Amino acid sequence: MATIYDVARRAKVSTATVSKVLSNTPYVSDTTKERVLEAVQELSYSPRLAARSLSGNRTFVIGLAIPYAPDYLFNDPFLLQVIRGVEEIANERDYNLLFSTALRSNPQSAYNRLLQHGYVDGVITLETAVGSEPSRKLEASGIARVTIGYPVSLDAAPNRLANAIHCDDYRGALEATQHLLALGHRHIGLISGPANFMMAIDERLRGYRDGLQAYNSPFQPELVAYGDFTLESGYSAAQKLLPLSPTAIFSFNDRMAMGAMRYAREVGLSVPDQLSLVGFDDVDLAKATEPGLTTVRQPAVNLGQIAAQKLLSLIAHESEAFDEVVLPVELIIRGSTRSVAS
Amino acid sequence: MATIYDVARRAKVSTATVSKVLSNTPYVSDTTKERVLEAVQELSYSPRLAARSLSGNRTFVIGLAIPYAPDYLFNDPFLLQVIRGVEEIANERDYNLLFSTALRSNPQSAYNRLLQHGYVDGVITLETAVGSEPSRKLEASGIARVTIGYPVSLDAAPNRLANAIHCDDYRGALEATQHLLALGHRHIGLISGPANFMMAIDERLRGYRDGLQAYNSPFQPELVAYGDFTLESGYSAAQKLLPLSPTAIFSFNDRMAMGAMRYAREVGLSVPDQLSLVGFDDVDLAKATEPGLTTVRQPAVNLGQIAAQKLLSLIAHESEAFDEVVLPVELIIRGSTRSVAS
DNA sequence: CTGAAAGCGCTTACAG
DNA sequence: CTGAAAGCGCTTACAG
Repeated sequence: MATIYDVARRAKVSTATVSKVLSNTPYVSDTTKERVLEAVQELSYSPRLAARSLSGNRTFVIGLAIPYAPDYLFNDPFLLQVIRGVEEIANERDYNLLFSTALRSNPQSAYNRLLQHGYVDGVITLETAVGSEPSRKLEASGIARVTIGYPVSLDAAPNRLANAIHCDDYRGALEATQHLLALGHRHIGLISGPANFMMAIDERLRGYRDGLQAYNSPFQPELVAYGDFTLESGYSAAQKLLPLSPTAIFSFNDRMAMGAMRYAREVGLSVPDQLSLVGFDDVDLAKATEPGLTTVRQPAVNLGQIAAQKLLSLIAHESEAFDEVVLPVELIIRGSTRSVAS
Repeated sequence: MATIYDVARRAKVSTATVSKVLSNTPYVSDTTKERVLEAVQELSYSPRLAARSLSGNRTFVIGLAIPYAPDYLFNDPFLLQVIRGVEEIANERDYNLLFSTALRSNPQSAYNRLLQHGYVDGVITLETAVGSEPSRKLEASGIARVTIGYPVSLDAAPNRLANAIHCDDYRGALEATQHLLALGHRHIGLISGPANFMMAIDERLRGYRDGLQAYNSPFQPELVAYGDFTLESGYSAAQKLLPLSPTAIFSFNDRMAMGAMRYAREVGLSVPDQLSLVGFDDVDLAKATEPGLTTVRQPAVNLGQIAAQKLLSLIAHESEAFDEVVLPVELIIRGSTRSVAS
């Protein structure tokens, strides 16, 4: 593989000049520029990024730190669409994505491995469990960072800007709940995500409660079941909830809603005639079930795209740090909800 | 961030010694080793990979070159499970994955971008379209490489070993076809992938034809429709095939089979009573449809794992280049197939 | 067993 | 506008 020396020799200039031409520095005469570019062509030269990186320049790599184990990640359609958005932007801008998932036993390992490399221009992180502080090291490293999730207050740096991007979980849950209430439902079961896991879950819970309150409908803790976002956990949650005879169930993601739908069907409950069902995310399959799933659409791809765009402009110093960006959600009404049987 | 000089100073040794300790070279006295390790701890030092890379050592990064655009990739459950397998192994061995997808207009871009970096210990590629030679540059670079797919004969290096890993597509298609034939079906529609796209498709076609032949059932070209592996294309293919009154359809992946199932249902054909359906892959959802989908299971995760393992041992010079590894497939019989209505 | 020195391939002040 | 030289942080013969 050709090096910058080969190019310099061929173009009869110094390596410094080659470097300048390649980085588009002004003040290089057109004729030498031309000669250099020609040599670059002929040798099909491209600079080794490791060398660039070492001498303090960009690496054209952004890290993606994912505090989940691969088997979890690759079965979560929502997260995958977020990552797709990131990859789309990276791809367009000729950046590569350095992927770092976590060991099952240690969510933080995703961050640590990435940092060790010291080889990325910036990092996109997914928010980790409430209360943990994965980014302390990251913060200390001073590397550009954007989080997909909610701002976390860091003891170490209470005033720093979080660069956080997330959807309007509160409003999504509020609207979903009010949709059911407007249909006359008063016994609304809830399938939540793990307690104390992520801010998004807390926000959705808040939306659910505020929705009930707006209709003067009491919050009933026994109507809340906790899943882990898998279809199976939605199935189990439905097993717990249905004996309490809710007329509707609101689930914090679509997969769990589908699990609940399956269980309902197995015990002979018709959706939506005897049970209304609302999900969250609007994954691809939500419109493929029978009936289609009413759900709160999150702009997943867009979330990833915006995170990547923000990160790239932070890296390029084209924009300033920010605290948070909130993306709107949208209630998508399909066949799985209907007014309560009278 | 601490450098090797900081560590050397603190441990009162040379940087050479630090380097040796860190790379586990023998012939370092236990006491200095201990002192160095201590300093490493105290400074929480980790070597910058860019520097390592430059001085000719490992980068602990493997490249994953995917000749598809992100929107395609992230909607293909089979490919995602393959990648999951790769990531699992990488993760375990403390390797990172450098992701490179293609621009829509140019599948090769995935390879080129990766190569430019010159920053990976090895590359895993997905087989590209039959006839194209994406790996010429890669081959020239001499970098370790494993392909998920079939060996492609390279004009440039006709005798090189391909390091290719794939499933036994021929046998899978053969068994699927014979399963239908054994159930009495004689009009078996086929939903293929794009023609001249990948060896796997050719092999499955061969399996289908040989299956028919074994039952003295003629191959009828008009019963073959071509899709692009999306559910929608399976739906369209069924639109074309059903007017020809096949009693069964064999689809080259599960998503297209599900599309066909949807169309069949829309036109009032019951599966499996009036139409038997067989897929390929056994994605997660194949068991979730109603009825469950009979399909040819490919060990997707395993495919990725083995590719990663092979690559890592090639990198470590623990094993030799190979031509191909073929993984067995398994016919999974569920509710979507039944003997032909008499 | 340990260390001085060269080298990996770039970029960036700095001088001209 | 151009180039000589130092430096980025490591590793690896080589000498001791």
